[in-house]
Amino acid sequence: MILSNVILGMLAVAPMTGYDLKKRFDTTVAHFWSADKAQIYRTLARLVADDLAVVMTVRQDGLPDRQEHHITDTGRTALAEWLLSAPDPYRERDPFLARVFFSGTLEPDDILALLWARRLAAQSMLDELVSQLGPSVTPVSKNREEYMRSATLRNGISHVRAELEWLEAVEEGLQ
Amino acid sequence: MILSNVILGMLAVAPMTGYDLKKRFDTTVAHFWSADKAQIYRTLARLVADDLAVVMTVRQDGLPDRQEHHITDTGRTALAEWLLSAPDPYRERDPFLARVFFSGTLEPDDILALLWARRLAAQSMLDELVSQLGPSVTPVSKNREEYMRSATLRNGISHVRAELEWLEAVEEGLQ
DNA sequence: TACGTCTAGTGGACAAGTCTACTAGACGTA
DNA sequence: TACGTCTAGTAGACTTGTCCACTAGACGTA
Repeated sequence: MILSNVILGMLAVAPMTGYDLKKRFDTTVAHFWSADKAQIYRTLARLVADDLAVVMTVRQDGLPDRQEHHITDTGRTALAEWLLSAPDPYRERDPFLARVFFSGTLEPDDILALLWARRLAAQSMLDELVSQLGPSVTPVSKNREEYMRSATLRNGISHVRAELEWLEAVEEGLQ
Repeated sequence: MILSNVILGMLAVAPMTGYDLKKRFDTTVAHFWSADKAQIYRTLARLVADDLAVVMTVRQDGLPDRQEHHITDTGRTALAEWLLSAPDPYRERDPFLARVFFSGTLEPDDILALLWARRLAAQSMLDELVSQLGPSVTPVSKNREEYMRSATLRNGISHVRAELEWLEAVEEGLQ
């Protein structure tokens, strides 16, 4: 499962609660993965059952206890194995393309509206990715970990730009 | 559900059996959607239960009976509603980016191997998409339906090209 | 003749992902 | 004072998607 590996990857950086993880999924890794709360907690339970993580309950005053999940040595091994394992198949599922595929029977105006809505979504996604990347001039390979993390953002940006260019070409062809 | 709408879209072109649909999912629409056999048959059953399709059993000699599924008027209405409904959120789940995000702790050679494997996959995907599109010089808007269908292929091609360019840039940055 | 493939479909288990509702104290604001 | 939000987590139903096994006749090939 990919989710459990992503969680292991986060725990490898710092011990976290399910709550902490959920926040990461909604922010720093949102551009390539998402996860429901219930799913996160279930997966954490399985990591513990498989000895890939251990829980430490931390008392806090004024706040609920934290169930801190720490990665184990077995966990780190599993993470490294995943990173080096055979690549996942190059497959995509794109609900938008599904609509486009069958949109040929619609009125031309409706097709344009479909494309226009997509353009808006893509543009706002682009803005968000760019702002997440920050103004940093492609941080040099001084810090390799940060370089790879920001590479995933640049990947998203490249794809959104490709989408916008494609939209323009399709619209033009429709005229 | 998107799958049921994709199936409706196919049935709108011609009546089909689950078997026929499975072949389409493995070929013409494979670049944006896929579906398991069991899933297709289950979904067909639900379309019939919801009066979006009806079954006609066609005897054949020498071959098993065909359970031909025909779209109903209600089905056509549902399909059109879906095509015009609010756009799906722009979200992506990318297992490869998940690896890249956590790959910063690997040895440089292992990172390059990860990127290289991706490049191979992307390149062969590109070849496949290009050959599927055929040599046709972007068919004019004489046939709008065909234009929209081929647009989805061109979308895939744009994205794969963006991926290849990104890979080059990341590799270069790693040197 | 035996095996493999194509046609067409059924059945069941299971994994992954989504959604909604609930507890409960601390804190902030209208 | 009442409501909303943040913190942290639990519980359960449900939908989607994947995998594997099985039936069964027709046809082709080694």
